[in-house]
Amino acid sequence: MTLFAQTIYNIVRRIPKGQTMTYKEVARAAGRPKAYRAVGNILNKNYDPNILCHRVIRSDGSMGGYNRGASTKAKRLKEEKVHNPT
DNA sequence: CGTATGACGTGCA
DNA sequence: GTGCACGCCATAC
Repeated sequence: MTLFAQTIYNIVRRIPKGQTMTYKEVARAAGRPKAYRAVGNILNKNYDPNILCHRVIRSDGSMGGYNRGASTKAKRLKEEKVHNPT
């Protein structure tokens, strides 16, 4: 566990329900606005269900991937926020 | 220390 | 609008 990862998890857990953050936003909040690659990398390696990693999506509005499966992420987003993904 | 990988982002065809 | 290629940062080997 590195400081970077801890920061990422900390920020992601702070994401309120009904809201989503892009990897870029999280990376920026972590202090590395250009480290969105690493952000995704860390979240990918992270399998802690306590982390609201499903609230983190891509800048395009795509959900990207998910450690439990993109389907789960999509469903969770639908129940939490995304009722109608444009 | 150097190389390879990845839940990404942006640019071009 | 979709698909391909390049660049970015951090982690793992």
